[in-house]
Parts: sequence; C-alpha cells; structure tokens
Amino acid sequence: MKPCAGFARKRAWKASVKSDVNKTTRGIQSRNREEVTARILAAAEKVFAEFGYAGASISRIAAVAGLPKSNVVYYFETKEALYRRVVGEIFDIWRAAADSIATDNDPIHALGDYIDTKLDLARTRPYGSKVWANEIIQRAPIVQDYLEEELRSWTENRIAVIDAWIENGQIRPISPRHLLYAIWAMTQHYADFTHQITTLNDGVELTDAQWNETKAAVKDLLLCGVALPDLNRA
Amino acid sequence: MKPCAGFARKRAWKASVKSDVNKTTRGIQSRNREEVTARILAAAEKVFAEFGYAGASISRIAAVAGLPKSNVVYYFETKEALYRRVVGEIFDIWRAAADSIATDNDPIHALGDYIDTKLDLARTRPYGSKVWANEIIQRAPIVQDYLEEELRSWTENRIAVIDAWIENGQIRPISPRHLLYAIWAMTQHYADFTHQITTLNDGVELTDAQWNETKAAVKDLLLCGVALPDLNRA
DNA sequence: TCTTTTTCTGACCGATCGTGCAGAAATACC
DNA sequence: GGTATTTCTGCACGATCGGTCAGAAAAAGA
Repeated sequence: MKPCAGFARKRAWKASVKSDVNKTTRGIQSRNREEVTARILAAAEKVFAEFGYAGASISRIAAVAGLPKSNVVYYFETKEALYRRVVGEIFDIWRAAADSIATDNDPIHALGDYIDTKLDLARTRPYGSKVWANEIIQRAPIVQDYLEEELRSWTENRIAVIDAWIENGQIRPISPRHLLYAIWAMTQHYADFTHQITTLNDGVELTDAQWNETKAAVKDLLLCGVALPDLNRA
Repeated sequence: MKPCAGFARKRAWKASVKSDVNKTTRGIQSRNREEVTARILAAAEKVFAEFGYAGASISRIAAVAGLPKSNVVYYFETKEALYRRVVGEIFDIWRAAADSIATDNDPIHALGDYIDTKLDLARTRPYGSKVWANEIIQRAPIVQDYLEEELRSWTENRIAVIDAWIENGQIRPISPRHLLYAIWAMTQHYADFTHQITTLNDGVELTDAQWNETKAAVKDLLLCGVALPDLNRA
C-alpha cells in the first residue's frame, strides 16, 4: 500500500536523516521509537475522536498513552503534525479497503466485499472514522490539500471502474458517484454514530450476530439498487 | 410540533416568570428578546458546527452574532445551555420531517417524501446536522438524556409503522431499523460531508440540478430495496 | 417625574491550552 | 573508560477560555 506521503510534509525529524544513514546499527533504539510512536498514535486517534481537534489536549493524549506531555511533543513536534498522521492513517486504510473495486472483478461481489470490509473497519477502527468525520464537518481546515490531491483522483478512478461495469451491462445504470457516497455514508454511519445505535439498542453494543445482520441489511439495501433486475426475485 | 422540553431543563430565566405574567403589556421588549436570542442561536449553530463544542468559544459566537460576549452570556447563562438549545432545535425539525411515516400513507411515497424533506434540510440547515453529528460522535456527553428519553421512543414508533407496512404486504420484508439508519446516514451525509462533496465537485457547491439528481439517486438506491419486486422493471 | 425592572457591557479571575527550552537521563559509538 | 547522540522531562511563557460581577444604559411602570 502506498504510504500517505502528503501527510508527512511538515515532518522533518532532526534525527530521521541520521537514523536512515545508520539504520542497521541502531536496532534497539529504532524499535523503541516505533513502539512509542505507535502508542501515541493510538491514544491520539482515540482522544481526537472523543473530543475533536480543539477539545483534544496534548496532555490528555499523553495521559492515555501513559507518557509525559513533553514526550509526546518530542516525537510529534506539534499537535497539528500528530493530527495529520492520525488522519492519514485512516485514509490509507480506507483506500486499501476499496482494492476490490477493479474492472476485472464481478461488481456485486466486489461491492459486497467493499461494504463488508468497510463495516469491519467501522467496528475495529471506529475512532479513525470519527476523526475523519470531524475533520470534514469542520471543512478540512488541516487536510484540505490532501482532499484535493489524493481523494479527488482516487475517487474518479473508482467512478471509472463503476462506469465500465455499467457500459459492460453488468449492473444497472445508477450514478456511480452517488453509489460511492451511499456506501461511504452507510458504512461510516455505523462507526461515527455508534453511540446513537448503541443507545437505540438498549444501551448495549451490537453483538457479533447483530453486526452480521447489519452487513446483510446494508448489502441488501444498496446492492438491490445496483444489481440487474432478477425476474425470479421473490 | 411538540416543543423540545427536555432541552430546557436547566433553563430558569430570572425574568421568564415575570414576562409570562405581564406578557401583553411588554410587547416591545419581548420582541427584542426574541430577535436577539434568534440571532444568537443562528450564530451558535454555525460556530458549534464549524469548531465543535470545545472549539466554539462564546466570544466567537458573539462576534458572529454581532454582540458583546457578555450579552450572549446574559441570554444563555452557560455555553452548555446554549448548546442544548441548538441541538434541540435540529432534533425537533428532523422529527417533524418524519411525519409522513404513518401507517395510513403509501410506503414508497411516504419514505420518498421523508428522504426529500431530509435532503432539503441537509441543504438549508447543514449546520444543525453537523452539530448533531459532532455530539453523537463524542458520545453525547451533553444530550444523552435526550437520546434515551425522546429518540428511543420516537424511533420505535417509526419502526412499528414500517413493520405494519411489511405485515400488510406493502413493502419487502427488510429490516425497518436498518432502513431508518440508512435514510439517516445518506441524507445526513449530504449535510455533514458537504465539504468533501463540494471538493469532489471541483470545489463548487452543488447546483439545483445536482441536488435534484441527488434526491433521485438516493431514492432510487434506497427505495429499490424496499419496493415490492416489479416484474416490468427495465 | 421618580422608581423599578430589564438590558447591556467592560473589566477581571482562575484554569487550561500549545509550545519553547534547558538540562537530566539513557543509549550509542569509539 | 570517554564522548556524542538520542531520549526524556519539568518548568515557564503568553494566549485564550468560560464565567462572574458591578454598574451603566435603556425601558417600563407609577
């Protein structure tokens, strides 16, 4: 998977050049660096999701990660740089989830796999989705460049695939763009609005069985509008 | 439309009792009060949407409303009280939008009207939707009581209506709960993610024609999974 | 007019924020 | 061992926050 280069723009580690030069001789330190940064990123994803960008304080992120505030600043020089890394991670994950949308694949299976994977991510990585939602709601004040450079071209490539399916007569001639938006909306809804869904589920989180029902229902609703008319449909 | 009493809980105006008693004799002052509070509420809805609860400062809301900060505090004693009023307003509007979901109405038309109205609101009142999304994403730290008291019963009533439609054989036996979630997700997506959609539209807002296409596409996708099989479908 | 009530505002307080920085502590390198 | 580099941390600074309060200004009531 292509790394999210756009988000690293403002990162210029004093140490990174050196550690690239002497990479083989400094294994232990590098491993610790990765462990700590991973712990900070996980904590940041959770805190940014639960409090928003403005409401998330570095000290709270540090507390969740079990580190002093200064240590977080040491690894991620500014709050904004840390935030960009968090947003970039979820975007990379989402992008990989759409690998099944390729011209050679069967449309219904490909879209079904995409929905399944995206709903799995809604369950396993809900914080990342919430951070993304917050950023977009607030008009992408920090990652707007990324929307224009990466998201735009990526989206148009996927639309081209769906258009090809339509031209080949493999699916109904629906609007590819609105289909993508529909999939994004419904799958991310189950991540971003987890709390509402849980409250409407008598306050208890969805069970494995309920998540499977959700997957089936979402695919049923969405793909019913995509699949070619089946005269044998009950 | 039933007012949103739950959100007024913590409001206890020093003046409200008096102004109720002498309502007829104090027309001018009351009118001003309503004008100013309306302007504050509009500004607050916008600022809460764009910066989140933590990021929205009273001084910024006041600046947007064209008032000194102290004046905002005078009318809404705390930031939290002002926020509750804003969230309550959008919820009341959304609740009214679902009036068409009644047993006696034709399912397809009723759901289509609901989707149309909700998408109109996504265009005309996008800030309210964003405030709601932010609140839910952050696990409803301020209006959780309202979710449990109002949203839960309201949702179950709508589910009962859809269940009745299914029992009458008017629609396919889909999951009413997931259908509601799907409608919420897709309609609110066009409000909450307006900025992403605009960016993917070459940076220009959707035109009237594009909004009509959106309505048609959303209804096509969703209602196709709801309507009974039509053997004449092209 | 005089009094009372309501409306409005600037000044201020304690708390928290992001971040810079000096220097301690730990590790790597020779 | 000693030196250099990286890692880590406490402290301090200016800015901004939500909210209080005294009192001015305006309106209402008599």
